[in-house]
Amino acid sequence: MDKFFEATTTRMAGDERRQQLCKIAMRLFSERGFRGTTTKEIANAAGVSEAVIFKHFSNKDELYASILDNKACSHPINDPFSEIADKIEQKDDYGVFYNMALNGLNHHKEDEDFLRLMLHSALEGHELARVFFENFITYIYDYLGEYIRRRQEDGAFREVEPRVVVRAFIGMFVHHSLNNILWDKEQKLLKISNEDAAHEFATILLEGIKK
Amino acid sequence: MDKFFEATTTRMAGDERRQQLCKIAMRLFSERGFRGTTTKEIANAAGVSEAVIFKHFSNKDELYASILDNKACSHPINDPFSEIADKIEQKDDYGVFYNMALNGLNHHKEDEDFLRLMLHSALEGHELARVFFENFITYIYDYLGEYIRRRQEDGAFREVEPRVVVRAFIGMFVHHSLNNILWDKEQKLLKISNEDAAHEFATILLEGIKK
DNA sequence: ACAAGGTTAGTAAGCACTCACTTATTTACT
DNA sequence: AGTAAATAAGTGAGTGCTTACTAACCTTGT
Repeated sequence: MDKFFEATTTRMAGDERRQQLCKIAMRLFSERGFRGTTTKEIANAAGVSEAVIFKHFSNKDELYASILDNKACSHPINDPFSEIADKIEQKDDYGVFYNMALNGLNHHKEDEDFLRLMLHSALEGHELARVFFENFITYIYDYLGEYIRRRQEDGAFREVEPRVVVRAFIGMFVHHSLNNILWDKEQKLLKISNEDAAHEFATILLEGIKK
Repeated sequence: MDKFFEATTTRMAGDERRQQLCKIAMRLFSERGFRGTTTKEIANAAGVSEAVIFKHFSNKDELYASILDNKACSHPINDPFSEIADKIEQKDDYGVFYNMALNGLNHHKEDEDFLRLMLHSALEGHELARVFFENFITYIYDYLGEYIRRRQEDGAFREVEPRVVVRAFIGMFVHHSLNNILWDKEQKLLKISNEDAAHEFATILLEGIKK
């Protein structure tokens, strides 16, 4: 399939090639890590010579860093709450937690490479993971934590530190995704649809914190 | 601190050196991954020349593999249920789940390197993670899943697929550990003792599945 | 004395990266 | 429209450095 490009179009527009290299690099980095992936492998997968990489990126680090930029354009890292704004407004607790889990699970499934890359990045202590964490995770804790606090005020939930609840809930579905991606790809331990998983996780959590 | 060995004891017994190299290799592999760690770095950290490594291990892969063997001897990967056998017998649900979470969290904290190594290994698709998964994780799902099923029969828990409950619960505390180790080392998002975390997680889960 | 523990000085292969060069596509001019 | 100059895309053959790993030799405790 990579040969397709090679055979039919020997030449590609600059931006197109740049994006292709980013995408391929993300996949390979996510599989073998930054240091475990060679520039030659990336070039081969793209069906070009190694030198092309260095025409587009001044070095391997820059290629790594530009994955996030490329990512931010092609699949914007969405605000996960914009999709459930109405549920939040209506204080539909089940709707909020169910959809949050389902969106997360679906997103992880579609974007397995990105999730793996973030893990590699976090383990290697690369900036990529730090940026993602500060822009995204912090926001989720603030926002969902605040929702839980308000519902406690309403008397709907019992008194627990909201952030512990957020941690517990995110833990359920993130860990479920990690299991499916890392350790149990064939889902021998537990085979369940994202919808069913989201339902069970949301139910356990809500029963667990209701007054 | 590594210089200590170098300065005071120029020579070490074979087994001692072997174990030292395993320990250092585990730490470095856990920080930078297998391919990201050089044999020279390991040798330097141990205060010996690189050649010593190859006196003890025929190659880098064998050093990697022998970490698990070494691990199994020094800190046996305990049966996590032997410590809570009495709680299980007495059907002390809170005791079972609280202690399970607490043991897990404490273990992760003590053995951060090992956890990181398992993640690296899983991401790189190395056998190390597969062996660990099949020996340990499968057992936990079987055992804890069976406990939940029995308590459902007793009428103590509502009817949910037991393995989903195991997934949700393990998710809470494993994800909490991963947060503390990978993304939020300074615990800016959530600072909580292992005891308090175990208590909250166990409570949320039990309230979430009780009849 | 001598074996176990350690070293020094390599080797071949692999790495990120460069350079001089060729080939394809636009652009500009008649 | 036809063509030549300018520019953009891609290549092959390197560079110097690092890597895992080896072989021949030294050193120390008993």
